[in-house]
Amino acid sequence: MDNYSGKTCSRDTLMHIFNSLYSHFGPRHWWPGETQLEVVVGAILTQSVSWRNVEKAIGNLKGKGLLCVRALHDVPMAELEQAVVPTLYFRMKARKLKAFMGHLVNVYDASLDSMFGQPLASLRQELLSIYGIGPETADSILLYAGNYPIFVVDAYTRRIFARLGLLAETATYQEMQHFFMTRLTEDVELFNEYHALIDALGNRVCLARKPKCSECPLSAGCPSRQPC
DNA sequence: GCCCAGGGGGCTC
DNA sequence: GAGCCCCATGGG
Repeated sequence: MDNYSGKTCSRDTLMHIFNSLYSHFGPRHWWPGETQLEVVVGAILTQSVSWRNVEKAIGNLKGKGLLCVRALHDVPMAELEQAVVPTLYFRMKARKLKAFMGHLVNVYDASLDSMFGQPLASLRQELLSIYGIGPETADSILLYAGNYPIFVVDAYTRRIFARLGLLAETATYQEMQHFFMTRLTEDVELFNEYHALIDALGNRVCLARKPKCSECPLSAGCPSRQPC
């Protein structure tokens, strides 16, 4: 059973929310990365940090010619740490990038195409076994770099849908993901855009110092009538 | 100057 | 398995 706050929620309700967000924000063209590897690197670096800082770090990596699997695998740790300083916990982030690249080199001969040739369920388990890859990072990699049909949820998803009375504040990652995936049609484009739109809304109303409910495209349907 | 943050690991109980 | 602390910077 879903961990939501008792209010029924149909596919139509979720699609109505999606359409409202899409009308307001337009297509988000996610993920903001030029290559599959850039998406993977971004997914790891964006943990607990805003995208602006990730862009600085990816710029540093590009500037040093490090944005390829072999280079990231071979570069000295200290140099990698220096490049990702803007992304918070830079020593941890460098370790995580090294762990992922080590796995890619050892298991897939550095080929992301080979990795993304694996079935979704087993690849997800495999990714979760790599140091530094938790559920959200694994699913971001699978959806946005691998084009697998898996719905990515995050803290914004919980905050926004709890505010709407559709999810419990205490919903776990798995419960939130189940909530969406059992209601929505399995569709990579829809999953891609939906998460990106939740992010856009989250950035607008969850991070604002003094959020105004009237600026939220969902305000008319917000039962709490309070800022998200 | 203070507070908090889009996540994950590791430890304790 | 839940709860807590750690990582360590930058922006509001």
